[in-house]
Amino acid sequence: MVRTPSCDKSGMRKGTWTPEEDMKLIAYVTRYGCWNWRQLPKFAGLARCGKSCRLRWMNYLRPNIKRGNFTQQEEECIIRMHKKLGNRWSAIAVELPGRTDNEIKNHWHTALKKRSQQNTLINEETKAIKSKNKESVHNNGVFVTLPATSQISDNSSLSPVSSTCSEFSSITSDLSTAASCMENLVFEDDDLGFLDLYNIDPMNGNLWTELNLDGISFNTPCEIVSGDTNSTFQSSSSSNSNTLDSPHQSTSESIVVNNDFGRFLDSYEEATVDNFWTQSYVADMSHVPSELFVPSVAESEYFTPLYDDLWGQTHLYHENHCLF
DNA sequence: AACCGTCACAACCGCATGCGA
DNA sequence: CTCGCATGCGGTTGTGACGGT
Repeated sequence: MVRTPSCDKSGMRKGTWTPEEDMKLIAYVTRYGCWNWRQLPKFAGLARCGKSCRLRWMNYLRPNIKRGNFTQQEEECIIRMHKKLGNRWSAIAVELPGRTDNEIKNHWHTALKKRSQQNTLINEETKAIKSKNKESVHNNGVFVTLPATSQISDNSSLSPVSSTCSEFSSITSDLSTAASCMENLVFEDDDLGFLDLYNIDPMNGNLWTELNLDGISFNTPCEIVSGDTNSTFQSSSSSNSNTLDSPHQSTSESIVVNNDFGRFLDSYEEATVDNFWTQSYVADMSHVPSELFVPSVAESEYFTPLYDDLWGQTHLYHENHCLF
């Protein structure tokens, strides 16, 4: 199911991500943010290209990613949106919080494409049958009004396709019903939703167990102080017994986050094995200009909340570098 | 047991787009 | 306006799992 790791000419790893690589990426991004994807792997200690890191984070490791089977409602939404938008997977993904465009795209090609085609065929047949019935009824001098959502209940003699597609009846009967149904759907989009993935699940395993967090080089912690709607997180070298210096330790790294972001990291903390978040991952940041790091409180005026992203949280940008 | 075809999906690749210099 | 860089997007590929023969 996954690719065998390999190396290309430049020494960059390709293929399947290992748990250790995942751990490094998670640890780095959750602490330092994605300030520059191209430079990130170098400082995170990853022998990957930035593009690969970004893809891995966006499609797999990012919080709030919803894993597992698509629900019928999600599938109906995808079909409906694809009919409306075409192959604009990222636009479709907006309608399905927690699902990535890649995941939707894959699911479309493996499962929904056929259904949609069959669905189209059924609709065409239904229309043809309706018009045929109307014509027939009209010829006999009797008028029957078919409800808008009427289905052909017994079409076994009409089409080998439709006769085997009872599972799509909710789709074929009335797409607008499905549409309104989706509009009323309430997706869990709070910042703790991703814990469904990360928490221990005997059936699906535990990411944090799989990540093999043992043996990580740790450094000073990234301490999070949560407020009501503001969270301050800062390097707290003085509050910990660790003696190694953080790359950011020399400056007071604290920023005020104008959202609930702290809760997100709290959630990670709850989900980790011992000492993961109380002992931060050491990445080589010696070549990163200090202005790209999480700034001090004094620098916080440089930050401008730009937009709310899929997490429903305001991210902070320092110049054009996304810190979170 | 071995082979083969199909499926699912993570990951790669190339192009498009946005933005700053 | 042009160029270069970073990122986003969609198409495609590669690989393991799995079921059938």
